[in-house]
Order: sequence, then C-alpha cells, then structure tokens
Amino acid sequence: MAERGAGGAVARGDTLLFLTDDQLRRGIEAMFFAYRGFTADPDRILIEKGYGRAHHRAVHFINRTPGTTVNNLLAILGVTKQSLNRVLRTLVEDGLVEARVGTRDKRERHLHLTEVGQALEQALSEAQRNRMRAAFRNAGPEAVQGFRAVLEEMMDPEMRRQYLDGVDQG
Amino acid sequence: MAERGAGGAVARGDTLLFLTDDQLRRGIEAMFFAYRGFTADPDRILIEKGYGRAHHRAVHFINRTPGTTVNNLLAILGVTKQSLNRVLRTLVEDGLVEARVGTRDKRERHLHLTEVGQALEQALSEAQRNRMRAAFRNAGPEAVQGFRAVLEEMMDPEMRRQYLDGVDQG
DNA sequence: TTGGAAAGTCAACAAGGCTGACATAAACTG
DNA sequence: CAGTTTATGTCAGCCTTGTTGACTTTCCAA
Repeated sequence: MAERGAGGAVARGDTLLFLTDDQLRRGIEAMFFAYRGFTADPDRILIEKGYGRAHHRAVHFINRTPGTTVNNLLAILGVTKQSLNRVLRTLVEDGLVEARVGTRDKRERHLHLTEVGQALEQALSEAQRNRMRAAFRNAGPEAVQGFRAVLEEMMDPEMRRQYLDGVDQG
Repeated sequence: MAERGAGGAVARGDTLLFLTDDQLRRGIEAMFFAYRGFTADPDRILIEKGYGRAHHRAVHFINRTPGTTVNNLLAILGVTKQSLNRVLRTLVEDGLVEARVGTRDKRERHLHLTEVGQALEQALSEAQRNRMRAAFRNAGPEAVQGFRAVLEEMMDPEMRRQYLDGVDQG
C-alpha cells in the first residue's frame, strides 16, 4: 500500500506518507481506544456514587467557569436543555450544585459547586489528571504539543472557540 | 501558579511546565471537544440510515479483521456480548454483516461485511478520514507523531495491545 | 458419557440522549 | 402598557446502548 494509497496521499513523494489511509485508520483507532482510557478512571468513581458521565461533564464545566448560566452550559455540552436539566436537577437535589437566581437578569440561574460538589470534582479530575499526567510525562513535552495541535484541528470551529475560551485567565 | 502547581509539576525547574494542573485540564478538555468532532461526521450518516455509533464500531472492526469472531469483537469493543449481539443482529438482518458458523468450532460465528456493509463502512470511514486528514495535514507530521504517542500512553494496557495489533499486516 | 466451560441468544431494565408541547417569569420593544 | 422574546423548567414519550440474568447449543476433558 505504499505506491498509491487510496486517499492519494503519497502522490507527492514521501512528505505526505503520514496521510495514507492506513495512517489515518491508525489515528481513528487511537482516538477510540484512548478515549476509553481517558474516561475509565472517573467512570469508576461515578458509578460508586450513582452518577454518570453526564454529571461529570456538568460538574467539570461548572467548576471551570463558576457562575456560568444554564444556557452557557448547554452551548458547551451540546445537549438539549431537557437532558441537561435532568442531570442538573439531581446535582442540585443532592447538594452538589447551587443554582443562584441572577441579580441583573433574574431569569438566569448561575451555577456554582458547593463544597461537596467541589470535593467530587476534585476526586474526578484528579483521577483523570493522574492518567493524563502519566501519558504526558511518558510522551514528553513535544509530543504533548503535537497532541494538542491535532486535537484542536479536529474540533468543530464552534467547539474550538469554547476550547480556546478555557485558557487560563489568571 | 508558577511556583508550586497543585500537582507539584514545577518542582524541577521549567522542564515540567507542561505538567501543571492547568495544562492537564487543557488536555482533558481537548480530548472532550475533539472527540465530539471526531464522531460528528459519521454520526450524521448513521442517523440517516437509522444506525448508531455502536453499529459504526462493529462495522469498523469487522472490516479491519474480516472473519473475526463475536468474542474477539467483544474484547476489542469492551461491551457485554448481549449489547453487541443486539447491534450485530440488526446488521445481519439488514444484510450488512454475514455471520458464518465456524467450521472447526461450530459455536463460533465468523463475521464478514457484505458488499452493502462494505459500502457503509466506506462511507463512514471516508467521512472520518477526511476530518482526520485535514487535522493531520494542518498540524503536520511531527504533531501527528506526538498525537499518537500521547494517545497510546493514555490507553489501558489491554487496549494498547489491541491497538498495536492493528498495525498494517500487509 | 457426562458435567462444566464457552459462544451465542432472548428478555428485561436503566442511563441518558432526543423531540414536542407547555408553563412561568423576566426582559425587551414598539 | 401590550405583545414578543428569552431563560429556564417540566411532563411525556421515544431511541440507542449499556447492563444483568436465564437459557441453548456446542465443545472438551475427566
């Protein structure tokens, strides 16, 4: 499969060898298998506590942007409000999330983690960071740069904006 | 957060700056947003045809390893056999997959894509490859290497074996 | 030859997506 | 001020895809 990859990637000599269909398939499978590893550790914690990935995502982004509104969260998570609401309701009922009525606009609910919520977020993100830290360390800083570059290119433009918004504002 | 990151990453000078908690959080979000992009294009095709991601995964790996058994597929996909069976049943009923009773061991079913199944697989993988090709091209070959190195490190060891098994046998 | 293990199937349940319809309150607009 | 839009929440119902439990068929080894 070196002469003429189905995708025509090898056309201009060997500078584009990394774009052969087989290389792309490898990338696709890498995403599939890695995503499983990526979610495995928090998943274990979540099951113990009776929550799911949906709760993790909500908790993560509320922690990242305290005071965010339901609508903001909907845009980031890309689910319907009914779906998010179900998750949010249980988190509020269980005392992990506080939904404060907006002061300027009273229609809005500003979401914050309670101490209990922060504790869960810590447990989840620590588990996930531990794995990512090990992966980053083993792969090295240059690999990490490449990792991020490719992932960023793979996002839908709107998601890329959400992602770039998350830069350390400090 | 430069002196002593919560993860203790900055301890030995600035060589480990890429391991700060904030950098790790960025990596986590990159995975989240990129995975959405990664699945978006095939998802659109699948919905049209009345299938879901589970069908895509099955079709992908049957195409990669024709004649594989249900048990093999189970190990790769990491779901219960009952869950896989449901997906497989509809694929067989719809004439996308053929399940041949094993000759040596009649308990086994060896899975193959029919022509129709191959056509769907082509459509799905082409959509996914297109995005990955664009991402790879824009990021460049060195970034791709880093991308793969980090993802590989992120996999569970068993999944890493599955992944490495998939190397071009040609 | 018989009992256990393995491969696969059927049934039922749960999580978490989705759509659609509708309610409420607040904000905005003419 | 009346009417519209916006932000949020809720109910009902559907689908996919995960789960466990019970069961059949087949194989193999004692």
